[in-house]
Amino acid sequence: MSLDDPRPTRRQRVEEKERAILSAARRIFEDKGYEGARVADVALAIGVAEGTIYTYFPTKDALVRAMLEQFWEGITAEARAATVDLSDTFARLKALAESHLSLCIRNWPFLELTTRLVPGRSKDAQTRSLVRGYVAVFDEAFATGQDRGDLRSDVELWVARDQFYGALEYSGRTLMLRSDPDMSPVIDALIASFKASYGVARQSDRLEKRLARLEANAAIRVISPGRRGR
Amino acid sequence: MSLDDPRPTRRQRVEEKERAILSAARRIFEDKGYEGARVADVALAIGVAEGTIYTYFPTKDALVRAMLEQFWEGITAEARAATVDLSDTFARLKALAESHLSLCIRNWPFLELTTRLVPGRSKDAQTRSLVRGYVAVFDEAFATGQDRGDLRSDVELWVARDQFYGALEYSGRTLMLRSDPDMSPVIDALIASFKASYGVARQSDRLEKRLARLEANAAIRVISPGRRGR
DNA sequence: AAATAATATGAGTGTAACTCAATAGCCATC
DNA sequence: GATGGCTATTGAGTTACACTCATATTATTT
Repeated sequence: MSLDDPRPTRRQRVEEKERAILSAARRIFEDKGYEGARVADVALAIGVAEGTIYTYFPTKDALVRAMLEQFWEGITAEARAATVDLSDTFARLKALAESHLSLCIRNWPFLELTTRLVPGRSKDAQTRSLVRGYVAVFDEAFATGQDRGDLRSDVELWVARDQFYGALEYSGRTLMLRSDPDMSPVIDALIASFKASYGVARQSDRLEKRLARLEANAAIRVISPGRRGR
Repeated sequence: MSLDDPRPTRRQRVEEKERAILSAARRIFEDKGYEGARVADVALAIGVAEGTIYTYFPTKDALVRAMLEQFWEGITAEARAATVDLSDTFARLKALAESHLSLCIRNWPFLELTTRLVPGRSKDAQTRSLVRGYVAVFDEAFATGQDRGDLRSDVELWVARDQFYGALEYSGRTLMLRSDPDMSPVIDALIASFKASYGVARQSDRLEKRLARLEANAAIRVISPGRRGR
């Protein structure tokens, strides 16, 4: 068989059908949710028998998992693109927060499917792996910020990460229920928090030192301070 | 029928059975999760027929909802108890954070059931009502802090609330996967964030005042400031 | 005790995930 | 181009559960 044979190979045909299944599943699960979507719907949508789906994915769960893997990969690329050409640490974090919050609002059904796929403590690790690549974008931005000296080094990465994504996801859920989903108060509050508690070289620290020096100096000159204030 | 009739009234018997069902459901759903728990299990556990359950609760969902209502009521009382005898705003928020994080770790299955009960955008409002009383404890603490002047008044309550519970829930999930669930880094980071970005009478303000006093002082005594250091 | 009302029962129904024996399509070899 | 083996597809059948309902049981009133 020549390399530029126009006929698809068996492997290619299989992959083509797998893509078709996943693409149909994506539409249907987004629309109807896990319970509402039936495997038979997916089969019908691409004109194959229900059994065919099961030759590609052993269970409904596996189908959803594969679909979500694709989803998170795409989203990861989006998050990377949002941060890649920004050099300032807090600008990157802000861009990432905006990207994530808008993702939450636009793609809520997929986030819900992701958590629904985790029925218990045991499977948690599996689902984490779904989003591992995605949260790595934050991890990189944060770690880079620490290396540059923009962020405190004594902060545990996972604490900051959970604060970041936890706040955004909750806020996303709230915003979705509103008629005017204005993201800015959320973003501003989060970035301000991060600046204030994780940023280094804080103004207040520098002021504190200068002040302590001055006060020590003043103590020499002032004989009897008495009651200063009231 | 006399008031102290030892025989339970019909109403009492019904309520007693309802409690029995809910209590069995609680054990079983905590243990096996929504999918894993069967309505027949609950019936078996208290020795009634499956149909009996359905005379008390129209659907499996309604049963879980009733169970979760009880759960959140109890938890709300716990959260209130944790904060009631604390007067300092940040001490209250800290106690609440500790209470909530330990709740997440101890009762994860119930939190999961709570979110699982929300299959789509439409039902979100319903689930919010489940936890409305619970989050009101935070709202009260925060609003009181604002009234007292401990917290900035220009902060939107819901933004702070989502930041608070979002961070804690995400961290709870992370901590649960660890062998050493040490809550303190999470709590400390969160409270530090809140102090830094929502607290008023911020350190920089106080520093500003001390500086102004010193400068006023220095201006009187120092004839020729010239080069002070070196 | 009989009549009436409230509860409880469990066999039966519907639905949707999943199975598997039978079938159809593809490709290499003769 | 016929044959045989291999892979992919099919859809009727199985299973598991949530839920229903006609009937039975128990409690209350007359």
